[in-house]
Amino acid sequence: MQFAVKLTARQQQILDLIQSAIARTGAPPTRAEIANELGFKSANAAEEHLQALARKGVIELVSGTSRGIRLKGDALRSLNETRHREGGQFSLSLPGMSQLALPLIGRVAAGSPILAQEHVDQTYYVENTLFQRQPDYLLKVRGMSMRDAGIMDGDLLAVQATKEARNGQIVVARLGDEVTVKRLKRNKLVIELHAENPDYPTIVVQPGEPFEIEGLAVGLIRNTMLM
Amino acid sequence: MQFAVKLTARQQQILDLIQSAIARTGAPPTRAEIANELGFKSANAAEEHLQALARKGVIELVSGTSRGIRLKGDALRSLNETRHREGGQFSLSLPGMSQLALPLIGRVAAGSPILAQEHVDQTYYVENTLFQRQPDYLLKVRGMSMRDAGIMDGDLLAVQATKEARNGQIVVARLGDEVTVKRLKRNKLVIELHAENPDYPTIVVQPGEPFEIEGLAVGLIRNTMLM
DNA sequence: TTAAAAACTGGTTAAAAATACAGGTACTGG
DNA sequence: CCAGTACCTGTATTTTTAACCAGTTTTTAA
Repeated sequence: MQFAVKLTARQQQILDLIQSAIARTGAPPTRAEIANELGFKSANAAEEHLQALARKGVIELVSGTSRGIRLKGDALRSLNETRHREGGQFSLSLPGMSQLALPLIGRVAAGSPILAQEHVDQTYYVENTLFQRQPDYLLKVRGMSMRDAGIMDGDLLAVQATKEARNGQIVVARLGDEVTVKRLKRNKLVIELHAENPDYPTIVVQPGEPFEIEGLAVGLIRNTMLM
Repeated sequence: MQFAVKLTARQQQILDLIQSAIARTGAPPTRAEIANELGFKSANAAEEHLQALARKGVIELVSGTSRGIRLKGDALRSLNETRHREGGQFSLSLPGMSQLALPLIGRVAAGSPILAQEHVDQTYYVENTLFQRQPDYLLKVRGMSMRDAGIMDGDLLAVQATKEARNGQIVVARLGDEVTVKRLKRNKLVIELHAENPDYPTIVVQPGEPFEIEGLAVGLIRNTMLM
């Protein structure tokens, strides 16, 4: 029987981060990357955590090499389990794996969450580096309200499920029961959703009205070009 | 596997080395390490091999990151098989996907064939059922001449390399040295190439003029939507 | 047979990354 | 209460690394 090495909560967090970085990118993180992900202002904080983990025998530090972090024993084993487990249905994140499973969302029923199972028509596999930010699903666009932004009826909008969006970005928004794709403009408290087609009105959301950003448009796929 | 990407013996050797480095150390090698292991006196030799592998879509190079080499497609799969054989417990089974290797063509130099090696920036893998007809390459669109068809500057047009196109379809055409994307209209002997933007003129090809259909637009990918 | 591509040498430069040092705060076991 | 440890900022320095440029030789394919 081995020693159950006791890690502090923070150290466990660091270890998890290393494992997830390897699973995601195929290589261990740098000190700066760790610091960045956990919000440290100094890479030295990461360095000290790594040394603590090394002292406890969970990892090994290869001196003088970039990304020279090696998982040892249990930590390595649990990485492989993670790999196995995450190979499930939706986001398939394997070591350096460049494939992304994107469920195609057809019509969103009023009131129900976008990623509800019943909305999924099928799943496409694309490379995760295809888009600048990693999308979570494809949304089939209805109507021509974003025509002048080059988003046409039937296009598949690659959407990252996030509530964070900057001014001027194209978002998937929910207004009460309705889900819509528009360009976001924010002025202090007033939120405007602009169509990119003069035939469609701009929606002004007053404070207090039911409104939520469901996702950010990160890309687009058109598979209906033939006539 | 559908697409057997053809590697030179040396390139295969480099790829093997990358795989073995990952299996051994847990991280991809640096240029210097590759050069060292293979006896190159300059790291640049390794760099060039890596770029060749990236162009062929076997790996992906993450710019500005140390050890930023990611295996793609088959290369990754065979690494995992290795892991499986060596490590025991870890097995990887992906949903039976047929992947398509699509070279991304950036700028086409005047007079040279589209699929010339020097035009290939990188290779993306997508599912072959994503588009209705199977594309052969992605062409990066320049300019706004097809704006009203929803094809914007910077978009990646999925093109099937064929000379067969029906009236009204969007084609990649070559007029002498120039390669252009337009909508095809044929009237008896006169061929017209219509821009989808009133600011751009329609090109009328007289019989005898140098003209060729290089391919048919079967789909579109936009990966630059964020601001 | 000739031009292009592959496969290198050799060097440079800027950025990325490791790592050390000098602090500071908060908690924890004795 | 006090030392030790965990946890962090901030700065600095050196090494590692990516990435570019200018060449040369060999191989390959029109």
